[in-house]
Amino acid sequence: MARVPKKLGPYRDKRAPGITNEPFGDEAPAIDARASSKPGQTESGAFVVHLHDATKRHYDVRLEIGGVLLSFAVPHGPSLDPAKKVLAVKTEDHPIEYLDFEDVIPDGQYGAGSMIVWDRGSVTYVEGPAETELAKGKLHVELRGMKLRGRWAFVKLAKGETGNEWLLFKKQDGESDPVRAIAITEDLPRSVLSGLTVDELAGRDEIERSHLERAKKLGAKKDASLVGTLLERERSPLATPSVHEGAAAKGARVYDAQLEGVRVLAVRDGDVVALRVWTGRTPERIEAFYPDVVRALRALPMTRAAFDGELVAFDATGHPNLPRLAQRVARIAKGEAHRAVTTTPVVLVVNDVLALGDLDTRPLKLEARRALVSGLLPPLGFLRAATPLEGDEARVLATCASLGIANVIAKGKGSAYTEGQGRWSLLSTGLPPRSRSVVDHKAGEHQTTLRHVVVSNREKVFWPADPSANLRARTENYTKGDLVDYYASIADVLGPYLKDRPVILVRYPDGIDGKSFFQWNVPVGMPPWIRTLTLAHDLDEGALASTGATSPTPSRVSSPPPSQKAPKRVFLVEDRSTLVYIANLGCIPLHVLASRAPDLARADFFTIDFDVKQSELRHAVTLARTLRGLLDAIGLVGYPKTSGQTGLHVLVPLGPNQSFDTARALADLLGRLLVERHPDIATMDRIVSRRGDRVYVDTGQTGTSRAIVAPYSVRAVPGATVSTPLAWEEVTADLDPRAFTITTVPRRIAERGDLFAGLLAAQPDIPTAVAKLAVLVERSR
DNA sequence: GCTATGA
DNA sequence: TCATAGCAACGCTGT
DNA sequence: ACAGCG
Ligand SMILES: [Mn+2]
Ligand SMILES: [Mn+2]
Repeated sequence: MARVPKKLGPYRDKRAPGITNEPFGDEAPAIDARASSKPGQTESGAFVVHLHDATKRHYDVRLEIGGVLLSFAVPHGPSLDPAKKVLAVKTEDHPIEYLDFEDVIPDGQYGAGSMIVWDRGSVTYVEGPAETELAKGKLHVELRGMKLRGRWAFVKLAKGETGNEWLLFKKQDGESDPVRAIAITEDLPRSVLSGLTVDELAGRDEIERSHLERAKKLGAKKDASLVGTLLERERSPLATPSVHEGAAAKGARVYDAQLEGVRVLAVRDGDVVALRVWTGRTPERIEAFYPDVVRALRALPMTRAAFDGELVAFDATGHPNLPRLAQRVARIAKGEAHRAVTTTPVVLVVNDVLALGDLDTRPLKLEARRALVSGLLPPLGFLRAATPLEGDEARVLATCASLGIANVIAKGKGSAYTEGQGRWSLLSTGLPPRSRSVVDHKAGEHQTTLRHVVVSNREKVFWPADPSANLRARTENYTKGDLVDYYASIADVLGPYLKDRPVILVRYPDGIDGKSFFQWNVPVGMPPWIRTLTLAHDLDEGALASTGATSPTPSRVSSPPPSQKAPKRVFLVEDRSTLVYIANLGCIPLHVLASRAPDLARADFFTIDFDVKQSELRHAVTLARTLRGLLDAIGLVGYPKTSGQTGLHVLVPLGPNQSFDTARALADLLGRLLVERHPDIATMDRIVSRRGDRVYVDTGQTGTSRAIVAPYSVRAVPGATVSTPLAWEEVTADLDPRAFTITTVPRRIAERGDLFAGLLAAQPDIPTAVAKLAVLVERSR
C-alpha cells in the first residue's frame, strides 16, 4: 500500500471512504508530487482555492507542503487590499489529489455542499522553507494563480481561541489593489475548471440543457453522430487560414489574434477527452500532455462538444510563450508532470465551436458561435473564450502589433465554420519577421521529446508572381511560409520514403531568384534531434548515428591527407520537425540517393529521366509509356512522376541487394532500347548541340553518389511546382505538370493517396529481368 | 540561412 | 564590427 | 589541362 502521510489522519477520520466523493488520500500521489522539495523543506508547490458552499459558505485556501495540502478556511475570501486582513482558520491537511476536486459533496457527509475550484496555480514560499516558517506562526507566499497573484502572508493570531486562527492578507506589490477597484471574489466568482458558480454546480445538467436550448434557437441542427465523428476521423475538420488576403469576405470582418500556441481540435464525449492536432497529414492525440485542460473539459457543463482552439502557456508578463509550453511538454515527458503542470499551466483559448451535444454548430453564424462559446466558458480559467477584435482593419493590426502579436486571422462576419482552407485570411501586423513555431509532441519510437522549430520570415517571397503568366496560371506570390507549410503537411507521405536515405538539400535562402547551393554535409549549429548519417570513406560503407549538436569532432588533430576525402555527415530527414527545419533553411528541392543506410553500396531503385528541354512533354509521355511496356516485358514495374520542371521521371524499384552496377546497366540498356524504338524523339547523346529537339533519355542519375529529386519535392521554378507521383493513366499527352504545386499537391494526396505506395515494398526478380532484357537487346540488333 | 573568416 | 565566402558530386566529352 | 553537362 502506498505510504500515506501521517498528517492525513484527521482528514480521514472525518470521512467515510466509498461514501464521500472526495479523494480519500490513499492513492500514491504523482511520483514527483512529493519530490518537489527536500523533505521538511518545502520551497514551492501547487495551490488551490476552493469556494465551498457548506453549512456556511467559505473559501478554502490550500497550499502544497510536504506532499499534502495545508488548508485554511477563509470565510470572507481573499482581498487585494493590503489593509484588509481576513480571518483564516487552519483546518485539517487535505490529500494532494484534492487540488482537482470539484463536486457536490452529498448530504450527510462531512462538508456536504457544493465546492468549486475558484483558483488554481503555484505557490512559492518566499521567506524560507514552509515548514520552518510555519513553526514560527507565519507563512509568506508568492502566488501565481489565475486570480490570486503576487505576495500574500498568513500570520497566526497569538491569542486565538483554538490556536487555529490566522490572518490572511495581501502584501503590497504590483498586484495589490488598495482602492479595491477589483472585488476579486465578487467580480470573478466562477470556477476556473468548469466555469460554473458554486450555486450553479448542483444544477449543471440544467445549465447544460439551457446552453443546448440556446444553440438550437440560434439554428443549430441535430447531428447526433458529429461528436463521435470528430473524435475519430482522419481528415482535419479544422478551418485553416489562407495567406490569401482576400480569403475572408471583404467588408464586415472580425479579427482573432493568432496566439503562439498549439492549434487543436478539443473533443469531449462523456468521459473521453481528446486533443487532436493535424500538424502533419495524419492526426495525433496529445491530451496526455495537458491534464489541466482535460480536467477542465471534463468539468464543463457540456458532456459532448468539439471546439477549435489554441493551447497556450504564458510567460511572466502574461504573453503567450511557446518555448515555455515546449519546455512543459518536455518535462512531462520526463515524468515531472505534477511540477511542470503546476509551474506552467496551459490554457485552451477557444476560438470556435463545431459541435455541442447532438447539435452541429458549424452552420451557425460566426457571432452566434462566439456567443455560445463565451456563454459556456468563464473569462478566467483553463478554458477561455477568445476575445475577437472588431473595427477598422488597419487599427486592429496596429493594436495587435503593439501587443507583440505578429499575425491576425480575419474572418467574415456571419460566416459558417468551413473546414479546410479558404474562408479565413491570415494577416500580418507588420511586426518584425513573423515567426511561427511547430511543436512535435512525440518523436522517435518511445522517447517523447519536444521539438520546437521557429520558422523565420514566413512572408518572404520565394516565388515572385509572374505578371506575364497566362491567365490560368497563379499570379500570386508564394512565400517561404507556403513552402514550410507544404512540407509540414506532406511529412507523413514523405517520411517512409526518406527513411534511412541520405538527403541532399538544395538551398535557396533568398528564394528561387537568389543564390543557391547544394548541401550534403550537416552544418554546425543544427539542433540535437536532427538525425544524421556518417559516411565512412567512400559510399561503400556507412553507419547510422545521431548527432549531439555539440563538439564538431575535435578528435581529428591532424588534417586528413589531401588525397583522402573527409568523411561526410549527411542529413536523414525522417520526420516532420526535420522537414520543417530544413525548409526554414531555405531548402526547396530535396535530392535523395538511391540507397539507404546501412547499405549505401546497394541501389534500391533506378531512375530513367526524360529531360524535355527543347522537346515536348508529349514525346516524354510516349517514351515513358514505351518504357512501361519494356519494364512489363521483363517483369519490372515503373513508377512515374513529374520532374516538377518540364520532364518525367520513372523510378524502378529493385528490392534489396542489388548493386549500382546492375542498376546502371538496366537503366542504360532500357535507355538504348527506347532510343532505338523512337530515334526521332529520343536521344542519349551527351552533347547538347546534337540533341536537337529530341528528349534526352538520362540514365546517368544512377550511381552511388548520384541523387535525384525526391518524390513530392518542391522545385525552384516559377509556379512552385512539385515533383508529383502519377498514375500511369495520367501519363498522357494532356498531362500538365504545372498543375501540381505546393497548394494543389496536398489536396491531391488527400484525395488520391500516395501513388508511390508499393515502390518501397517491391520485391522484383532482378536476375530474370536482366536475362529477359538481354534477350530484348540481342533481338533488337 | 547561418557560420567561420579576415580585415 | 562588418562584409564575405562557403555550403556537391563525378565521370565523361570535346576542345 | 580544363570547361560543360546532368
Ligand atoms: Mn471546506
Ligand atoms: Mn536529367
